[in-house]
Amino acid sequence: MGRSPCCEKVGLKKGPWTPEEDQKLLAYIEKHGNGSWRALPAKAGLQRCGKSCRLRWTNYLRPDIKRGEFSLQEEQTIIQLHALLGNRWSAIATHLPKRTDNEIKNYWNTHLKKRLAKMGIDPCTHKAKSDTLSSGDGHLKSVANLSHMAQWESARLEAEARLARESKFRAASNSMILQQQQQQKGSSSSSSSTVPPPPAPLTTKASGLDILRAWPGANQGDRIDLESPTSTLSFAAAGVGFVDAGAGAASAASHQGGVNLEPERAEWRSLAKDRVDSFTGFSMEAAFDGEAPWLSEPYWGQSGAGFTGLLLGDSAAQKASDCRGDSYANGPETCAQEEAEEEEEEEEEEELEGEEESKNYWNSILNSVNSSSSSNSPPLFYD
DNA sequence: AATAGCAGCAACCGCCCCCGG
DNA sequence: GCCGGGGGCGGTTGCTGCTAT
Repeated sequence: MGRSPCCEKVGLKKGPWTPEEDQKLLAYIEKHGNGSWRALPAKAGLQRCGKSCRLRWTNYLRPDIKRGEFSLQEEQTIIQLHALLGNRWSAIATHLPKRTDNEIKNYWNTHLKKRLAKMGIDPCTHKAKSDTLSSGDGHLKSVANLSHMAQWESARLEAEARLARESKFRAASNSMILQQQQQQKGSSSSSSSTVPPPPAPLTTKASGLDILRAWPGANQGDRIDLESPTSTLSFAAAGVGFVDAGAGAASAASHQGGVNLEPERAEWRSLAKDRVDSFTGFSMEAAFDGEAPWLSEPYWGQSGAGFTGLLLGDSAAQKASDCRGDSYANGPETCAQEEAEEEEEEEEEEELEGEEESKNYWNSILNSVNSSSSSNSPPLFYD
């Protein structure tokens, strides 16, 4: 026998919710809060299954839900997190404030998945479809390493998502306390400022998710060990990463005023050479010794490059890939002719480009997760 | 104008995990 | 340690509105 249904199905209404039902549910939750979903419908006077009520609330009625078009940033985040996490929509949703897992899932299935497929990228593996046909070589080995990293990162993200939820809870508690303090102040003073009180003074310890930037045991000054059971990661509080491609390069340029990072990279490199992650088996040495060249200089500063960049409609890049240079201005026919002439050459290049794009893609994923975790998501670690 | 096909999205279903007894 | 209930999650369905023929 299977599980008993979550509620008596007989006599319960199904299908779209009416405004009246929404009103009832909202009114009840406003008054009593949510939770105890099984008992809620009866108490709220609804002929609905508790599960249905919960779904309606979490996916539609909740006041902190952002509806409507997804921004480019959100799209990018979804694609990149999906590459790391797969169809774990709730985990992805924790990195997209105000979006529900259901909405993200729908958006993926109806828009992003198709767009990826159109571009010849397997939406499951996030690899160019031709990649799956390639035989074992150095590149494949590198991809395998990255997949390993992705798995590890995935596990860690999950843990961090949990922390994020806890942090949210704490933040809520803190702001409630602040509000109370504010009210007390307000009652004792005549101040009628409309400016809301600042958020609770939570200190962000570290916000990066850079698996590459962080390596245990590296004596880098202000390092913070996360002491996570699933992670021995530590972060450079100063924010200088050794392979923080894109974001790191950008921040290095903008925040450090072009400071030469080479000594630190060298230090990292020498440290990494000695290390093989006992947990994942991922070899840093392999990553550095020419097997993962995208970790080296030419690939730095290419955040958003690769498939994701193309996917998100970088029109300049699109034009360039559709038809290069002057021929674009000369009209589609000339363009097509020249394209045909270049076809052979392009085919040869394609393989190499595919490899580079793949590398850039994964680099971009890791970077985006880093940046999104610091900009779009709630802070992950508090004091 | 009618209708078939398609896309988007809200909602349902069933499995799984967590937690308390 | 086991069991059952509650809730969460991901996959799927089906309704609705839009577009093409």
